[in-house]
Amino acid sequence: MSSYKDRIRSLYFISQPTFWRMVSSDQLPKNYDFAEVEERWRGTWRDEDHYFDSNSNKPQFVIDTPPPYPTGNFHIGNALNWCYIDFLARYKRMKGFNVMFPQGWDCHGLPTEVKVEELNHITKNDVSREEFRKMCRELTEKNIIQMRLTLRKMAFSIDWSNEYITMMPDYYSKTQLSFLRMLKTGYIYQSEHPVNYCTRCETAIAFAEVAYDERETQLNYFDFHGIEIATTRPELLAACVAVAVHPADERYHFQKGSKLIVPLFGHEVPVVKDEAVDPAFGSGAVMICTFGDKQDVHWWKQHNLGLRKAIDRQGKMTEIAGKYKGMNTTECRNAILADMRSKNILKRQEKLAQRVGTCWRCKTPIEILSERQWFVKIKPDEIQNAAHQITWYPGHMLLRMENWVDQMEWDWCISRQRIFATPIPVWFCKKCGEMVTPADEDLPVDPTMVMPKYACLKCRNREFDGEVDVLDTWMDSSISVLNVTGWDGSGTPPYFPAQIRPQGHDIIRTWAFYTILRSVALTGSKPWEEILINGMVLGEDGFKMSKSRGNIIVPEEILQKYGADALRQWAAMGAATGSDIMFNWNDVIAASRFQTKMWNIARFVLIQLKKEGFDQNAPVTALADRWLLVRLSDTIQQVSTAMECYQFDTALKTIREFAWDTLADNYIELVKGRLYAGDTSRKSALLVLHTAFEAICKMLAPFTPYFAEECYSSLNRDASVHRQPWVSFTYDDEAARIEGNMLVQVAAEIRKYKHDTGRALNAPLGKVTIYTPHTINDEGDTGRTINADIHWRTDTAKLDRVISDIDFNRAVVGPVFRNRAMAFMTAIKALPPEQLINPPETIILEGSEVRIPENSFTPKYSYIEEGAKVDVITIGDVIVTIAKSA
RNA sequence: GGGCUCGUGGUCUAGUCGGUUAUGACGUCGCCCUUACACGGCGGAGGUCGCCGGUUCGAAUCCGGCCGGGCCCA
Repeated sequence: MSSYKDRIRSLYFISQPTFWRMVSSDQLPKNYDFAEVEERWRGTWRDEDHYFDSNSNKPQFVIDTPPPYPTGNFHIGNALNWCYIDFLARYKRMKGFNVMFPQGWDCHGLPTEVKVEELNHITKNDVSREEFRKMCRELTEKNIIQMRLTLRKMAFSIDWSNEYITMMPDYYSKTQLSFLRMLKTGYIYQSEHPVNYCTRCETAIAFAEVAYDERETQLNYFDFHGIEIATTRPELLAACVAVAVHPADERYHFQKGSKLIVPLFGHEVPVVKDEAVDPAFGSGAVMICTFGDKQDVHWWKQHNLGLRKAIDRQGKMTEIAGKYKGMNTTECRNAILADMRSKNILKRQEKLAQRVGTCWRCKTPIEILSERQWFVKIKPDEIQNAAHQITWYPGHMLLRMENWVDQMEWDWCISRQRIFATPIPVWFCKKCGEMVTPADEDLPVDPTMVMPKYACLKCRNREFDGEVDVLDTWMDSSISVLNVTGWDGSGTPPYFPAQIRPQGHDIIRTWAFYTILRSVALTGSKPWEEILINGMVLGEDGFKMSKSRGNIIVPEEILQKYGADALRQWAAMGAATGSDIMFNWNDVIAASRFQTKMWNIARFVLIQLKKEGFDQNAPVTALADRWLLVRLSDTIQQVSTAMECYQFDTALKTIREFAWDTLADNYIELVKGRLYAGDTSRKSALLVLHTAFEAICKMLAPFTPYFAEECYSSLNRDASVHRQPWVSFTYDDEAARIEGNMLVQVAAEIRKYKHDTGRALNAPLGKVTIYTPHTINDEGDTGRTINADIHWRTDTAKLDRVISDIDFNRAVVGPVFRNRAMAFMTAIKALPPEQLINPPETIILEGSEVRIPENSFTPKYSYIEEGAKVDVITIGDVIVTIAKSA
């Protein structure tokens, strides 16, 4: 079933290569080969062009970029984030800023430790701390190398001279220095305090690392010395330190100082009254244990209760659990329930849906243990204050920060009982316990490997225990901004604060929060002037990408199929800045089609320019030419405005519309006849084509760096678009805007007329007369584009016209007449035709005389043909008559 | 339970400090290979802008309530 179309197409493709070689040696290739182009430019561009210049007197634009975790795979969420960063870095460079786009790597942490254990079939305790660290470092280095390749393919204009790696000595010595500074100023302290603890990872974790999981559990009712208690955690009975009831609960009449005996264990605990007890839950009496949950900690503090540690760091029952000692919590729970049953004190059990805090990494339910840990003081007012001095994009993301800060209850626990992390740089005197810290110039130190250079200041002893705890990785990454702005521990760094922080909304409560906290603590100032939040990337099915759903898309796959520029366009256009964005192959395909279209525009422009170069000073005379310059000027304004407030979707959309609709479909269609014909005004069109095309290249440069470079270099052989200033072209010609719009509309209406009357678009049309209010000089464009014999006239068409309807300008009528607007419109409609054409000054409305506001309505005409000899099209006040062919 | 956010043709999406005919893409249907492009051009069909109520001359847009999704937190 080979149709005519198919046959033509196959012929076309067979003949194409030969045809090509013959005529096109100095022309652009017919197809845009993204793979070839992207690889070629990648090999040509130099890293030095993106270096931050510390000697420059341009205004600085320092970007506090997110250091990714070096997993080895740069995922699509990273890609979105980095695209935003690169759009603004490239834009700001073109705008004349001295831009710093550093690349960091946030190396430390549990995932790498776990991976190393897995790969080497060991556990961290099988080798020395130093050996284990080395294995982690080597794996991380390998992963970084891998990820750098993807970053380069995506054409991110990274300043590689400002790369930082948090596990390297020059970085983590800064982390240690920042620790010592905050220790000195009292922001950091050591204390025994309840902390979230993962017994599988054997480390304390911060609230930000606690995830919540929906689980089903048993609510157990048992007899507690005569009163009924409901608990989900009977294994904590040994840790029971009080029983609490609501003060207004009629069921319980305890005197002040009443005590109860804990079943099975026999220790005595007080009864306390507290408003926070929910009388409707369970039996209305609740046991307080150290610690079942956050509420227990609350009560424990408030009522000054004793401490009973029943669970140790490995999640095993301790000494005070008596015969249950050494069991894990589940074994203990079962054993205690069995014992309760046999003693007949277990009354009943109910199923209960519960949200349980888990370790974000391994999903093990967290325990709250009281431990000696290191903490950073959280001062909510300071943080709120700094957060409010930062401009948030989009604005509502500030609320997330406010809410998070408002509900902070505990200080930030920064110590971890792990290995691959920044060591806490302190020692303790073996004799008197005094804490000793290293001198600044001795950093970095690993206190488990080296000893202080001095004797204990207090007791002159020379033997010390090095701190074995290490720092939370957020302690590393929360000074990223201090690092890139040149902090050396002494006051405010030279480039501080940074201009912008780009990051995802998922880490507002961690990275953004901790960074603000640390900047305020160490410099007294906000860390950045602006923060730009990007959304999460969802799978094509609208769900979060996950292995189990099988909806993961990796950037490498897109790069390979459609190239970096198409992926970057998807990132810009997929959604408004800050919104979550669904991955969509269609958008990537549409992006690559846009490149094809632009490529063909480039070929057209080049072919025309090659015929006879263009004259930079040619007078722009023809209406279509002036019109395009007006539209270009508008486009540049709109795109620039969008870029200034990081609305990348609006910016790229505006560029695409201008290139595709305005330039290709309207303008080129109008002027190609003039270009082919070689009219005198050909030079005018060439100059306009050149101007518009060059401007599009520049505007596309931040979004599609490879493609823009390829196009631009076809115009200017030895120049890079990435070293050009941003477009600043303006052109003001109101008459050209209005008349040009009319011209385009007339051409469109005539095309539609041909379509409706069953003609081919290039079919000749005979005599067409266009009646306009003003004289139009279109240099013959309209006639050629629609293939007709066009006559422009300014006199009145000899047609019978009748008013068919009235267009009201509601923006005028509404405010003037308010609730009488409807009555006004009815009254106008009732006027006789001659008064609609020449309206009176006033009209009678509900008995009173009112002025008719200017521009409040326009009559709509329809025309009666003169002896059926012409077809008539009306466009506003323009009338087009088309002679009917015999 | 609280906070934030979203709900627009089959799908995704723009517009959201009120104003005439609601944007674009993909898909779909029809016509057309015209010296840049069929990876194209032109045209069409397809929407009670989640539901209900209110404010207003006028509501996708503002207000209230409800329903449903997502994120964050208890």
